[in-house]
Amino acid sequence: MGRKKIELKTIECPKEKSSKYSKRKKGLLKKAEEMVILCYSDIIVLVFSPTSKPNLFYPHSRSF
Amino acid sequence: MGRKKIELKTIECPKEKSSKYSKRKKGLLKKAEEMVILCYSDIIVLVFSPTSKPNLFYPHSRSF
DNA sequence: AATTCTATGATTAGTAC
DNA sequence: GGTACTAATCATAGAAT
Repeated sequence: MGRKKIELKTIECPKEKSSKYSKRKKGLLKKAEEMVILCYSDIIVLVFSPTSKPNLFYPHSRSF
Repeated sequence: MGRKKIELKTIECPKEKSSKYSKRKKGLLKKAEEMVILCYSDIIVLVFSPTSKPNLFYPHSRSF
């Protein structure tokens, strides 16, 4: 999706893996937020970092 | 992202909303799967349909 | 209500800072 | 660690089925 097509396999290089993780987490959460707004869907996304502490994204379009 | 740029607000037309929900759910889960593989990240995505029953996506790259 | 097609808008790989 | 650039790949809006 960028300069090159990448193979769908675990990135071994830690630096590269962190960088991709960070960018893709941002992208994933943006998509989730868009769905919440556009489709009035409730979504919960839990993303556990491969290297550090977990990140929680917990939006809701209506109260529980 | 398609033929036209769309405004980020709740889609009122039920037909249109279902169509977008279905497509975007698929896209969101694909992104999550890619992250699981590429970044060795554990991800849980819960998507609650605005109109029907909930959908669960629960992949994991290592055992809990 | 889910799927296909495809033009076009969105994401991101590689790089640099 | 994080952001910024941008070429190239990817996702999807609208329409049709």
